[in-house]
Amino acid sequence: MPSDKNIELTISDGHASAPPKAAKKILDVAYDLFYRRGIRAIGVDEIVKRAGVTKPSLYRSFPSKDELAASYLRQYDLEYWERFDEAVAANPGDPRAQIKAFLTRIGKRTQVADYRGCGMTNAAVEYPDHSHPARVVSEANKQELRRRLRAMAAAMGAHDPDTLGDGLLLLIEGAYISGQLFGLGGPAQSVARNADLLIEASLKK
Amino acid sequence: MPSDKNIELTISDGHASAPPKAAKKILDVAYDLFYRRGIRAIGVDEIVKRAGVTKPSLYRSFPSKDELAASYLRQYDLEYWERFDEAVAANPGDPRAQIKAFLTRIGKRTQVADYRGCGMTNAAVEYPDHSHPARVVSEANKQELRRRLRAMAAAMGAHDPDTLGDGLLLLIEGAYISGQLFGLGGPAQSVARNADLLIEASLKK
DNA sequence: ATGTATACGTACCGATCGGTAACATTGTCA
DNA sequence: TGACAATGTTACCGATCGGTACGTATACAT
Repeated sequence: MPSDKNIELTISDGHASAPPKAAKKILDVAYDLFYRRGIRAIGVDEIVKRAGVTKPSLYRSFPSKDELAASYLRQYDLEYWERFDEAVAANPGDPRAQIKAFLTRIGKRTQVADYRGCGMTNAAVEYPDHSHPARVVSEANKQELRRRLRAMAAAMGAHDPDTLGDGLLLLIEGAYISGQLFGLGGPAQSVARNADLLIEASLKK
Repeated sequence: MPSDKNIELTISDGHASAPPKAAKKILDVAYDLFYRRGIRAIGVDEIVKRAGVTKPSLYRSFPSKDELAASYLRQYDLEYWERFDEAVAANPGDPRAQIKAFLTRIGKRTQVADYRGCGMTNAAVEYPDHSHPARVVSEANKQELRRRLRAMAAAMGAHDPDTLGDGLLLLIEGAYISGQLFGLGGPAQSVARNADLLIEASLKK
């Protein structure tokens, strides 16, 4: 079983000088480059160069570039739900406020120069093939997002929770994309306002 | 001046047998491959092979692959506004119905297997660099879309036309993306319904 | 028939792509 | 000290990338 080729990000144990694993440096650099400039646009040579390691090191920790891309997205997934759960935890028992907090945060993130949208969404655009390792991770992330949004719409007491949940997802994806298409002052800055209008119109009267 | 390297799609003049220009065949094939599988994913070799021409023929009609990609998007732009104007012309003087018709059409198009979203949006994701020839075309298309949607929101008598116009753009972009992320039965099928809810909630009372 | 211009094909370029073989060096722990 | 695992080094692979030098074929006008 080749399970020792998986990546475990062991946290520094504080004990003496634990040599920072090559795998972590590689994944960190790949994360940054893949997200900012796209997966197809980045070659493995640039990754190892910027990480200060060599190519064999990369292929000892990751079976292929495609799997490295999938690992990047798995890391992205973790941080994504961290941010999501922060917005949820900040507004306990109030799904409408939770959504508003999450979307306000997205709206703000889109209003910076060179905003690059959602790494999951971008990866799916880069790899139309549903069997690509990176796309598998991306699709699972989006399915989970849809599930949560529909559940929250139901908890809000929406007249048609699935439609509202899907509507919120459309607004979110639209914000990711238009955030990187238009620069500052683009449509994405209004995502929270529009979502709230849509929610208001979707609640049981 | 190298203006003779531009592309003019001369329509068959009906006069005798006008040899179907190589440039047209190349652009047709490139259009299909770039849209379905992505620009970065397709090499010029595959384009010329499928078009039944040779590489020098491509580079006689197009100065570079990047410019061929831009030409593909210019063609896409033409057809995009044709579809848009059809929805407008079908509902004269009724911007709300025009939007609804356009979004219903988008919603339907998303509900086919292997739907690939909007070629403009996808190109912008593939090329984050704002100076890339393909991205320039893409951004201009989106700016025009935003302009039209805001104008239509104003014509509907929206309380805040810019916000509603931008909200509609977010829903549209969300439909393009989620249409290719989720297969059949995805959130994009509800884009027209959600747009109508948003419009209803945004009109002056 | 011959000149001229345009369209096309063969063959090739250097660079980069993702990926690997074989071996040397290092640090850790027993 | 010895053993082991991780990383480094150098050099390489075949394939594909975007792009081009250069010769050839065809059409038309004179």
